[in-house]
Amino acid sequence: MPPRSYVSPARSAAAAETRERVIEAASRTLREGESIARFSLDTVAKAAGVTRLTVYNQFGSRRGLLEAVFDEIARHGGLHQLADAMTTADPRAGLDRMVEIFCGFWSRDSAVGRLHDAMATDPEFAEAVRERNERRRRGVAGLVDRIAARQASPQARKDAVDLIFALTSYPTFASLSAAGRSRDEVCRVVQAACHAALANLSDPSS
Amino acid sequence: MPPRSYVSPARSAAAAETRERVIEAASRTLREGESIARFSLDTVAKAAGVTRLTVYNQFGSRRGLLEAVFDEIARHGGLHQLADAMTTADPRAGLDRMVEIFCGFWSRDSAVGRLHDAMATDPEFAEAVRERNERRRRGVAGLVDRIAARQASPQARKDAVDLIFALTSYPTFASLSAAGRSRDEVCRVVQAACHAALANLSDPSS
DNA sequence: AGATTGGATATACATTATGTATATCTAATT
DNA sequence: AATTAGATATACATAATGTATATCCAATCT
Repeated sequence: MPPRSYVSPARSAAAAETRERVIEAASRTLREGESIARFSLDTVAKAAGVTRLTVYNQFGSRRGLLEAVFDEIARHGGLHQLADAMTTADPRAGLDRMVEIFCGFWSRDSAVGRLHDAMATDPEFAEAVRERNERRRRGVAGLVDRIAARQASPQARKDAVDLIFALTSYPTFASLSAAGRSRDEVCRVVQAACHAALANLSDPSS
Repeated sequence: MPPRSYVSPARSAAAAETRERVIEAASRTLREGESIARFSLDTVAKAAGVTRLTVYNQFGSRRGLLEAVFDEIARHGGLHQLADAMTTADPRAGLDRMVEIFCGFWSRDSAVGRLHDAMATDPEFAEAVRERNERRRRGVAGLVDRIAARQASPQARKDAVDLIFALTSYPTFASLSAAGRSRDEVCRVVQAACHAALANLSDPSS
């Protein structure tokens, strides 16, 4: 007797809905909690009105849930605008725009900060986030290449790319924010630092 | 019958020695472990050849142990050279020296990276580390003030201080290191970025 | 020398998390 | 009406932090 499996529109729709509800509850818990330490699947399940086992059914593990939350935030975080920034005629303007987009991304949902905290305790989750960040690095590299053309050594270009990558990272954003700046003020400071990094590119005086 | 308490040189010396041994075992465990997730008091106690309860006797809690390890690393990390850097005649040279000192500090013992990871799960430990970092911020502020004198607005100076503070932080060092740089190469990149931040100070063109 | 004390140990227990296993329930499909 | 997917209920294994209590031993005090 072969198992007669089937796909059910209603079932999978309902499952997708509970999935959404769990993700929503998880990001809310991350947002409202003081620390990632308090983030337990028990709390999330209760907040979502489901059982802890349902969370495991949907996401497999704590890590799976965190990745799903990260992807959900990324989906609604305005990162789709990056394509525009990358193809801007003036690559310097494109970089400014990129900084703006990422400042918006890091500040939009405070759960991203907690997700970065989760990287500390879960190496595989950290790796997953790092892979997603590589997109940013490639974006920076593309713009720097367009800006620098061949008027700078490969090493100088790599320095600029890695420095700008660090400047547009979440830790830098968090550090500048903690010093009492609004999103726009942080954006301005980071943009200026990126300009300086590009200036050093053509004039590596020191 | 009043309790006749006493102080014992031999006893406290032995206690101090076990304390040292536990701290050593803890930093070794942090250094060798892949992630802070694996760092348990059980492991440390075994590595030190004592009982887990002894760790609690000496440090009170996991957090207490982590703070003790951090302070121990700071003591042997070369930060005492900061006083020299601060009082260097040329404040720009002093800042270069400061960057050098911190690159040395962040790279000397890989346990510091794990300790920064621990900040994510223990808010009070994070606060303790942040307080210790404030010394770095004050150092930067002092040097920037000497460099800028009154040729720049307070806001521009604050921007420079906060940016240099972020540039000399552990996350920035780790990011640039992960891109495949030696300690000295990271140092060079960070120094150049700091120079640029100072240049923006007197010429806030963008 | 004998009583006492500080530090380490032994053992036990409470609590909280993650993750797995098994059986059951219910509503959607065949 | 039988079956199936997704959710639940219950139970269990494991590991970690932290607390409580009693004991042991060597260093001190009288």
